[in-house]
Amino acid sequence: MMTPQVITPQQMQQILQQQVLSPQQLQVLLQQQQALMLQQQLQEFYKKQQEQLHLQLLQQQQHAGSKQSKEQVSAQQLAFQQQLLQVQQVQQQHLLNLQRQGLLTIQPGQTSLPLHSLTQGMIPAELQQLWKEVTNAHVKEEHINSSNNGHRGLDLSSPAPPKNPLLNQHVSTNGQYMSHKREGSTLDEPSHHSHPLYGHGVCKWPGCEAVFDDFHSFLKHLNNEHALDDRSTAQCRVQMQVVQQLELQLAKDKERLQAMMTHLHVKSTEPKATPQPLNLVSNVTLSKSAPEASPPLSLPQTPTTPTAPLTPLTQTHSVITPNSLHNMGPMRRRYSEKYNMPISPDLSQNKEFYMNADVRPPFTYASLIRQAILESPEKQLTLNEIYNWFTRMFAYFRRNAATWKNAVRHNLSLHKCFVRVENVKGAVWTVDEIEFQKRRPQKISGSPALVKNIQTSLGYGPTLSAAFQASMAENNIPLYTTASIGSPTLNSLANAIREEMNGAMDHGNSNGSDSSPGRSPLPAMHHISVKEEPLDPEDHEGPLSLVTTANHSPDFDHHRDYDDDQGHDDML
DNA sequence: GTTCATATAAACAGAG
DNA sequence: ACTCTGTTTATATGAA
Repeated sequence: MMTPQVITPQQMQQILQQQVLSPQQLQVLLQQQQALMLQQQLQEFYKKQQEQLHLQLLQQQQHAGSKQSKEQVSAQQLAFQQQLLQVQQVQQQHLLNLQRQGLLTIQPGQTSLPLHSLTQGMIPAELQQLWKEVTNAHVKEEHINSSNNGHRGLDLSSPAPPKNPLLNQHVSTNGQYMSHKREGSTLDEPSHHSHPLYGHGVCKWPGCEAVFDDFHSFLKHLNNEHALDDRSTAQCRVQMQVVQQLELQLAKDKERLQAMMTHLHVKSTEPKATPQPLNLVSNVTLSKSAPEASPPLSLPQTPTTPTAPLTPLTQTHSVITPNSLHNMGPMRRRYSEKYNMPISPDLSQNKEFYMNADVRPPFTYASLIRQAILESPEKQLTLNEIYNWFTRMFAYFRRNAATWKNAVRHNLSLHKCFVRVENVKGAVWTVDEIEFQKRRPQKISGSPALVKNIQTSLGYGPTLSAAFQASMAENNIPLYTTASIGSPTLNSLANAIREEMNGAMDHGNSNGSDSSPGRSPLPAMHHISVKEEPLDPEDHEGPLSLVTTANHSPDFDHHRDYDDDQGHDDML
């Protein structure tokens, strides 16, 4: 099969200027070129992506048999497919828009093309050849009624079947190739009643849209209305620009995708400097260690993206680069109580992440304190032990000690759910589960609006998003990767979707974790929280793990804890 | 606009 | 005198 060739803009110019082709030919050529380029680019693009994906897949599979990595791969695949789709959509839209625009804005007189210079040029052999190649490519083309060159053979070849469904879709939506076959045609030549500029009984000339009952009327119309004149030529030029624009756009998107892939690849192969938060309830990766997983606790649930609490769409920062924005004060952050969900699954799954990443956990102080206490063997901790738990479990709390410690004390005193008990060796704090449960009437469910917004902003349609969600759900893909994946858009989308999913399952799994063992088994109703805030003000993700990593041993010494914490209580 | 829950800051007091 | 612990008040913010 012949490979379609795309002629360069220069060639096109030449053709135009030399007037080597009839107007009809030009028109057809243009359309074909446009479609060809798109298709070629897409094919190429798709192929490349596929190859790279495959490569990545292989590499990752080698590295990790872990479920996590597989999920990552799936997520990446999805992301890339999204990207592909997006590119295609952009192309389509762009094309349409520009066509319209070009038609409307470009007046014959405005064109800079030296029309007058178009003399009846001779037909250079190469051009003829070129023309032949181009037309042969795929387009099933009708004999162009042009009398000039009896190129009847143009349409001989049948369109090369697009290998990629996506491409197919694209092409068909463009309406360039798939012109509906009119019933009337008895000839086996597909070319007979199809024309790149004719589809659905409508003239596809940019901005025309004239309707015809039969193909011949259309041809007549084409010859009359879209003959070679200033206007048509200008439109041709516009079309060329359209194509160029699309190329540009494609190049940009390619670049972006490339960057994404590069980024991901690097991360994926890296050891795991910064564990990413997982939060699908299903996979309990970190639960290995005994203690923390033990008591099914409930903390305010998080949206799932522990790392980067969802941010209001408008300012989605990937968790990683937040600081710059608000560097001022201490952490004036506050996660609203929406995180009223069992955090323990989340926490246990993302334990490592929180231990190493300087990210504020999306839980309230009260929830964290409760978690700390319930994790202890005796369900009671001294203030200092609570402090230690904070510093041990969260890199975030290795800074600004005065601030958060004050908050902890404040919370202990303020909430009735925390009960101080005098002990032989001093006072310890315990949790009154009943009280704790009492104080959480708030509930929030996923925010469809959020998702919607995101989709809109991304230009994804509902369908796509639905599909995306479906696949995510199906694959149980953790997209939160905020920390590692670069694309904010994807992240936000993913986050939103995840949130939504959480919302859906919300009550379903809500407790599981909460009925805390020791105390009062209350039916805990947790709620889903929705978004979170960016990071902290002063966080520089720089120093991820100061001390902690050292004691990552699965079994924590619950009492022993860290005394050294003071060490890191840094400045302030 | 009000209420509620939370975060943060800070003053204060008692104990060691 | 100092630090830790604990309580309380005030203010800000966000969500319901």
